Formats: sequence, C-alpha cells, structure tokens
Amino acid sequence: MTEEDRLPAEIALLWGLRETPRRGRKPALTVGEITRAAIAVADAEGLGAVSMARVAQELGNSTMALYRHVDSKDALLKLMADAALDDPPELPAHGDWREGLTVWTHSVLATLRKHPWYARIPMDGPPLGPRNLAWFDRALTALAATPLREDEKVGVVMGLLTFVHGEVRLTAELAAGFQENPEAFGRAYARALRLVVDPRRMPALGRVVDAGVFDLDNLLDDQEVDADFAFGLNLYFDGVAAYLARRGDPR
Amino acid sequence: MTEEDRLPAEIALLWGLRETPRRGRKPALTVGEITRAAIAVADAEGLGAVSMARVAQELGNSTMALYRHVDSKDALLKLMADAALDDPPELPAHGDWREGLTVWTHSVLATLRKHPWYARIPMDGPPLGPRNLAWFDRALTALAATPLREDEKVGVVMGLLTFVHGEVRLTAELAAGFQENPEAFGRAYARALRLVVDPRRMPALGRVVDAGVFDLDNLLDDQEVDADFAFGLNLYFDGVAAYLARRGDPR
DNA sequence: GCTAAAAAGCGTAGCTCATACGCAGTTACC
DNA sequence: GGTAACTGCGTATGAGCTACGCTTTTTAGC
Repeated sequence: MTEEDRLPAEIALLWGLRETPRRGRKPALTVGEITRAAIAVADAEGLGAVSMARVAQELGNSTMALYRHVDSKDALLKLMADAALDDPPELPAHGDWREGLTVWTHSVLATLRKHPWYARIPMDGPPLGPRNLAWFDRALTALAATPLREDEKVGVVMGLLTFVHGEVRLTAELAAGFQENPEAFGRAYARALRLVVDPRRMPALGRVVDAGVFDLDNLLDDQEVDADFAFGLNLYFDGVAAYLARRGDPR
Repeated sequence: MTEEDRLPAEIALLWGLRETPRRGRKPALTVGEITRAAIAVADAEGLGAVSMARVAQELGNSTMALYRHVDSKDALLKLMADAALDDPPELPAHGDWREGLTVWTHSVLATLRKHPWYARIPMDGPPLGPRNLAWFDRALTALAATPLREDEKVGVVMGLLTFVHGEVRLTAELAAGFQENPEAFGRAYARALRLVVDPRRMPALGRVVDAGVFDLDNLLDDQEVDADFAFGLNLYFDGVAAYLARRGDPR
C-alpha cells in the first residue's frame, strides 16, 4: 500500500516507515532510543566501545532484546550514520556558491567533529537516509545558480565530501593516537625523522625537516589543523572557480 | 649504540633495525614473512579475514608463534601499511609540478587500489615507515621548483593525500557493498530516490534526480569512478595553480 | 664436549563479541 | 476466553585477541 513495500526494509527503517504492530506486547524499546544510546556510547568512548551488550546495558535491557528492533550491528551502525547528523544549515540568503559551500562544509566538519567515529562507519551504498539526503540537497542548492551541469554539481559535491570525510577520518584517528601516545606528535617526531631520513635519499623531505616544519610542540594543535584544512579547502574552491571561469560564466 | 636505541621499538621494526639475536633457537618466521602473509590474506579476502590465527595458518605455524615477532595485531596492521607500498614512481624528468603530482597521485591510487583494505587501517601517528616517507619525499620533490614555503608544500601534499585516501576508502567500501548487494547501485537507487525525495523539501536533489544523473546501470562503473576522481583532482590542482599565480610566480 | 642461558614455538585458557534459537510472557482482536 | 502476534530474554556457539607458562632448540662460554 504505502511506499514501504517498494523499499528495502533497512531504508524504511531509516525513514521511520515500518508499520506499527497492532497486537502483542508493547515495545519497551524503540529503534530511535537504541540508535541514540549507541551514539551516546560512541561519542563518549569511541566506536570500539559500541557493542550490542554495551548499548543494551545503557538502556537497562538485555543484549538480545535489541535484535527485535535492529537486524544486526551493521544495521545499527547505518542507523547511527543518519541519526548522528543534525539538520543541514541555512545558507546565506544572497551568497554566491562559494560562500554557500563554505558554510556548508564547515557545518559538516562541525557535525562530524562532534561524532569523531562517523568516518569509520563503512559506507556500503549510496546515501539514502533522510538526513544524508537533506545535506546532499543543501550542498546542491549552493550550486544551483551556477551554470554547471547537474552531474557536474554532483561531482563537485562528491569531491568535497570525499575531502571532508578524509580530513575528519584522519584527524579523528590521529587524535585517538595522540591520546594514547602524545610524544609521537611533538618534537619527538622531528627528532625521529632526523635520525631516520637520509638527506641523500630523500632530499626534499630533508629540506622540510631542516626548515623546522615539524618542530612544534604538538602537530595536532587545533588551530594548526583548522588552518591546514582551510588551506586545502580553499585550494579546492579555487579549482571550482577556475573551472567555472573556463566554462565562460564565472558567476 | 646504533640508532635503534633512540627509536621506539615499533619504528625500529619498520626499518628492520632490531638487533639480530645471537643465541637461542633459530626463528622459523620473520617479521617480513608474517607481514607479507597478512597482506596476501587481506588482498585476497579483505581486512576482515586477517586474524592472527588465519595468518599463522597461512604460514603453517601456530597462532601464538606470531606474537614472538609482532607485539599485537595493531602492530601487524601498521607493518602492513608500510610494506604494502611499492617504491614511489620516478617523476618525469623535465615536468612541472602539476605533471609530477599527477603521476604521483595516480601511482598512489594504483597502489592503494591493489590493496583496497589500505585506507581502513587506522593511522594513529604521523608517517614514519620507510616507504611512507619515500612517497612523501617524492611528492615534495614534485613541488621543489615551486616558490612555495616548505610548510605550504607539506600542506599541499597533505591535502592531496587526504583527498586520495578519502577517495580510495570510499570506492573500496562501496565496491564491497556492491559485491553483496549490486541492486542498490543500479537503477534501483534512482527509483528509491524518486520514492523518497519530496521535490518540495529537496528541490535541488529533485532536479538532479530528474536530470537522470543516477539513471545508470551501475553507478560504480570503473570509468565513471575514474572520471569523477580525475575531475576532483583537477579541481584541486587548479586551486594550487591559482594559489601560485596569486603568489606572483606561476611557474 | 658440557652446561646453562636465551630464545622460539605452542597449548591452554580467559575474556569479549555477535548472533542463532527457542521459550515465556504479554497484548489485541475474534 | 481463546488465540495469534509480538516482545523480551536465557542459553549456547563460535570466532577473535592475547596473557601465561611449559617445552624445545640453539649457541656462548667454559
């Protein structure tokens, strides 16, 4: 009858479209609660701490009770990957595409930074969850006034997403590594490089080391990381701008 | 005496610098063999199939024997992440930075495509393995003739790496998803989107769907993926070029 | 050669996980 | 009241990592 017939069960779950049971014991748990609890555990202790047992404990239920609402742990992870997103940001009313995408990108970054485990969830299909699609739509909106073809817009957004996801994954993992072994990120790194890098074999790297690029107390300094990201992001946007200019209509 | 005193045990292992034992039973296994066997398993059956038991079996040894050579599974993964790399490519002799980085990037991509599990290995510190540093050096070499500051070169290379890693991780995961559920990548995706996307709520996405961007038999078509990557990569390079031009010396 | 130290190989066992299965308790409809 | 549908949960299985300690092998030093 409704749309759910045509959609895989998993996606129906994402959209909250499964039919509500009319008989039987009332559920003490909902998919939403389970998902939220799992997200809370992941936020607090990392994705590694998310086990079915742990989530059930958080909810005061038994492990197996969860399986009545969620097919498997993988399915739970997918639900988390949609539920962890907030609503996408409003774009500046009269801004150009660059302004819009800048706002958008920093919102993505901020959201994912709140959930550092996000980028570790395997993405085994194109996006279908409501939040994911809403974000996708918003990015495309930023490019709407642009003379790009529709598939080019998709390409630009996908490239951007790839970049942001890569960035988040990298910094999240490095931050985790930093927590358990801070020395590796300080001057100890520069020292180790000086021991190990033979300037004859790796002259370019040798010059960088000599220039003192790595002689910081903490390579993961927040400002440093943000600045690096902004640098890369601007390169990408400049590239889009150049492409638009080449296309003849640099709006 | 030697350098190994100053380096963490793990890194010494990477560089093959641990002292060879003079007494005792001769090792039937070497770290290299273990690492290679683990890589072979990961290449053939994915990172999920790499367990200490599986690798030991591959080598005709018992599970626990591996622990004499490798501290933990995590340590083994780190060894794999260096050993899986080939030597970096020769750069075109008289090419400019863009040519050099293009060759470099496609080599990275080709290498990582041979080991799709690569991007799933957690990176918990800055690169220190010999191969990783060699690749790093090679990318910096491509930028050597450029007027960029040393830290800017590092920024450009890191941004590029982030992008490539993100790309490889995404396509590897999607390819895995495709294998177990091919329908989700064909026209079924466009169909599901049409059911779920309300054009009033997501107009930009609606236009993309209407334009037929997703009406392909396989969104993961190799040529399509490569073309998308090349598109994003060129955007990034254009950005670097624009930055150089702004700096006044567009070599 | 002999002995003892050093090092490798391995069996056992403990722990955590995901999850299949089946039963018991609960509720809405007939 | 009966029954079908549905939830919650206990048990059990199998896989995985790895601490620990015993056995086996090899070599340095006498």
